Amino acid sequence: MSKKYYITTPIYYPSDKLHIGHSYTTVAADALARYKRQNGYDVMFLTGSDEHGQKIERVAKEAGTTPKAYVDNIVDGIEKLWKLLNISNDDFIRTTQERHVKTVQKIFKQLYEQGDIYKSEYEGWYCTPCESFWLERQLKDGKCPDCGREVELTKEESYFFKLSKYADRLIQYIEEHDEFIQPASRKNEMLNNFLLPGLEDLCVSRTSFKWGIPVDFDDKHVVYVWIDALSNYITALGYLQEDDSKFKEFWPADLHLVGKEIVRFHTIIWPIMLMALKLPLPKQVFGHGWLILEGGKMSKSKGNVVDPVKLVGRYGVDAIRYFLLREVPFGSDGLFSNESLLYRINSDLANDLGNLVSRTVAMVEKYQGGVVAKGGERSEHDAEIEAVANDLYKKVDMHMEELRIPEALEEIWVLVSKSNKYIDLTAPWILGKDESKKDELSNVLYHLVENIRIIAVLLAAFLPETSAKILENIGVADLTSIDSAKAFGSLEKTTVKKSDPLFPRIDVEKELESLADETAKTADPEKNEKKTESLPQITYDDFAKCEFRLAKVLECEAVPDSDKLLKLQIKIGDETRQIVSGIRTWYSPKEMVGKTIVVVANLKPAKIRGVESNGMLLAVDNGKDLALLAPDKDMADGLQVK
RNA sequence: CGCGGGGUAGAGCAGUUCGGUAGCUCGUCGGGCUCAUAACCCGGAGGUCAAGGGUUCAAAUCCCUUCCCCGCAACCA
Repeated sequence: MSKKYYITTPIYYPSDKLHIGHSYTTVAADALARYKRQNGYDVMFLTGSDEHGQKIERVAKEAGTTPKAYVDNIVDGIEKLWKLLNISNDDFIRTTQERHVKTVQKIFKQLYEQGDIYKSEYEGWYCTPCESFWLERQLKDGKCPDCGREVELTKEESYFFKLSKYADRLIQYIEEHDEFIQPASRKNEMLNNFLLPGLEDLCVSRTSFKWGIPVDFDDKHVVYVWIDALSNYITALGYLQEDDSKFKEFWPADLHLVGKEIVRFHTIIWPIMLMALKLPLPKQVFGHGWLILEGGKMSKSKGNVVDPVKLVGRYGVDAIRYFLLREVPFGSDGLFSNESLLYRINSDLANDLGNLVSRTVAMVEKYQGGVVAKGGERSEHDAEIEAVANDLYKKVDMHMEELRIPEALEEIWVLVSKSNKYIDLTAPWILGKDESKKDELSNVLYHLVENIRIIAVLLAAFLPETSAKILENIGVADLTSIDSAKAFGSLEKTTVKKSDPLFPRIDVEKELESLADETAKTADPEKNEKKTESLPQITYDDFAKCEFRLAKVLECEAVPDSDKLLKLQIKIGDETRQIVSGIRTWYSPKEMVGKTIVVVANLKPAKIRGVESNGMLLAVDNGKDLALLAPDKDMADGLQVK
């Protein structure tokens, strides 16, 4: 009986095209899945799409189509993207598929019948234009957090899930199973923030929109999207379906790989659902970090979303896979910038790995007619490099067991690096000139080719395409078992064959320029269209009602409990006053001090986040960045702008 | 005092559990080599370890205080 391994990614929400962050999660899961397969596991690797919910209903409407047609289109793009990225998923579940819908209905009904779901009233604040319910604490200044408009207190009949009933059991489980929530810091976060303060029962049905799975015994209601979405991990296996052999084989999951922002759902709601269903809990939920873009988190509103399709088109799948796998450290965030991507490709892939293969193959062809075989006269440098090669698998495996993918790659690169150094130490080009050193040369080249083979075999999980190409280059496309890579010396004899460079070097400067051009091209038209919507004409009198004045920033600090707000003390001539402005994303309190800015001085005072603001500063933003307005020569504060 | 993470060379990070010569990658400067994709190899420069105080023979590491940045707060991978 072979060992089994069930790994999942989150199912993605197809309200828009996927970006590089989704690719990161999926590529990481793919590397783990491939690695387990390579090591003899019977692997089930699941990904999919989470297609219900109000937001989809809304964007589909805006796009003038039905929700199903809308998601079909996006999901098609997702599946293409996974193909492009060489994702080896065994199944792709869509929450609109019958197998899922039917099973979720059964799950919901079962929980209802056993009393874990009950009907009650959901009291909340309703925002009519958004058609959304909000809880008291979700409101921003008593208004809708989405649109900022007034909300009204409403009651809605709803179903609730008794999270509270299982909370103690869950806390105990988490405390007894250290490995359940990884990395450990997230475990503390969950316990301290959510579990220990006490769980409220969860509202698990909605009547305010239709695009969801209907509660089959009460079809006014649709099932709450997280109940719907989380179930995918078992509905895809055939749970409560005719053929549940996969469920029997693979459940419980070995690993749910998720982004850190949804750890909560996977370590609180999901385990409690499973407890209620009397099913075993997944062995581990791993909350990985994010790819942080230069200038902050990636988001559509900032317009800094990175399109993986474009990147793959430009640099190839494995370059992108490598970057993603290598750049985000275990459990914390990684940085993405075009520059760091290009440097990584050049230094690790082109210079170190690609060039190692290239120079080795070239030498074998040049000095030995392309043939290399075991034996020959040992060199004084052999022992050291053989030791590195012999230990490599063990080290890689140790890191992979702990899901430390970047470290596993780093370990492989130690052998790449040592091999490059070995060439320098043994100087084959000198041996090549001396007929009497033939055996020595043959030994050196054998060591190189065998190292490269081990590297390629171990890279198969991470860079499948490159791994295959390298093995082809060194003529050992058949000697690829993981066992053969566990120790130096499996290779007996082979004939190499040079190919084009694996990773051509990139001219970073040129490339950055051309990337910048392209972003400008794609970003601009959209932005301009929106911004040029004009307001109705006004008279000079209208304009004269506004009092714009220059002001100097004396002091500045962040407003507590807010993300974006700064509190500024400004001087307008003789007067000092306080204003609040939402520019913290772009300007730190420190750098604001001393600046001259333009403010609307006669704006009616307002309280923002409870802090009084007597005026408004002028700034311009393009969706990505924001710039303050200021006079282009030195001018005294207090002067009127007209 | 909401919770959590963080501040170490120009950049990105490790080291903090358990105190003992401050390290890695990239960049930069110099040298070597010519098999190789201007690649590879060696060496150098570059640090008040956020700030202040304390404990100690000894603190990046332990304790206290302060400052700053980032994330989360129940539909963002």
